[in-house]
Amino acid sequence: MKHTLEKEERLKSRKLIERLYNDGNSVKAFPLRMVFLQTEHTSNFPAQMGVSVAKRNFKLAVHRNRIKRLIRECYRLQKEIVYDNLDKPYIFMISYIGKEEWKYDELFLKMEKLLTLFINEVKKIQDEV
RNA sequence: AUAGCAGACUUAUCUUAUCGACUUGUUUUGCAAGUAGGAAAGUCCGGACACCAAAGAGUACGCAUAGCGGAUAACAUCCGUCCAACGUGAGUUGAGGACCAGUGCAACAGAAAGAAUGUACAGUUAGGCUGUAGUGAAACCAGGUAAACUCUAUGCGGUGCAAUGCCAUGUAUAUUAGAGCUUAAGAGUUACUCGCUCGAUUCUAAAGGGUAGGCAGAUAGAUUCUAAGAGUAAUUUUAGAACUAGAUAAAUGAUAAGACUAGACAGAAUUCGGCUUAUUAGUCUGCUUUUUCU
Repeated sequence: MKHTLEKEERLKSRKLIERLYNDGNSVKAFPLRMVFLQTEHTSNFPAQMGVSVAKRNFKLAVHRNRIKRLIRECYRLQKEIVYDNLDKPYIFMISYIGKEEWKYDELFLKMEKLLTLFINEVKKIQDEV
């Protein structure tokens, strides 16, 4: 699998984002938090993702940009965890809830944990249904 | 040489490898090219541009600016110059229009700083008036103060690209236009005057509203550099040359290794000229003080 992250794979629609925050469930692996929702979206990929960093925790735009780039990079290199295990289309948003910047290696491991948690959660919900 | 003053300029880590993002071009899932700032920041001034008769006209109020002259699209910016204060000096700073329009205010001293008339002495006919002394920067037809009200001169409508225009999708009446009927007093804006706008119901016609879906606006411009001319200068005229970040839940990156003087402040969002603030490493020019030598 190619580790790309194109426009189609990113969450763009304001309407979908609004629905996501209203109806979505969430999983946590500090300093990351994911809100997800099973729904149709605008592309053929298994999932669309977005990234957010609160202005409250990082006042400077430079720091927010840096963290968003790190998160995107971690997701890009591990997205097969998600893509290989989903039957239905999902959208999700990954937020950074820490107050300080983490190193890349540590963040990479946390991302792996977060994505695994997400997959387990999805399977659990499907089993219940 | 030392201490200092003023001004100008450069830089804003680099190289290689792997994996990616956005735009454009090829053309096909590849390839090529380009891809943050000097402050992109604060949003403090001034414009361009767009829309809004609830936008206009006059008065009042309010706000801003304030020696003089000039530059500019414009400015609270910039240049020149006078004056004042500070500094040995180079220079720095300036809330530097007007108290013969009115009102107010004034430490200490002093009887009193203006609805006052004291004390002592002298002059004069008593009352009273006049003069002198004493305090103070200033003692009555006087002066100071406008970072006091005020006056003068000049300028000022509002909202900001989520402006605005077009297309698509699409549901139901909250929209618009015209006509008929009833009412003509009232309401709205900016304090007032003028102006302007506004009702309920019926019928007819049209396509609005919402969804922030797409395209345009939106990246070449009061641009930068060089030369010559004008000007003390800011700046300007002419000629030549150069320059494409353009995203929109928002690209311009991540990791590894190496190098050096060991990398600061910090991320475009319609756009331009300034100001202010943050900050890395350095270079150059002019000048001043003190000391030494010729």
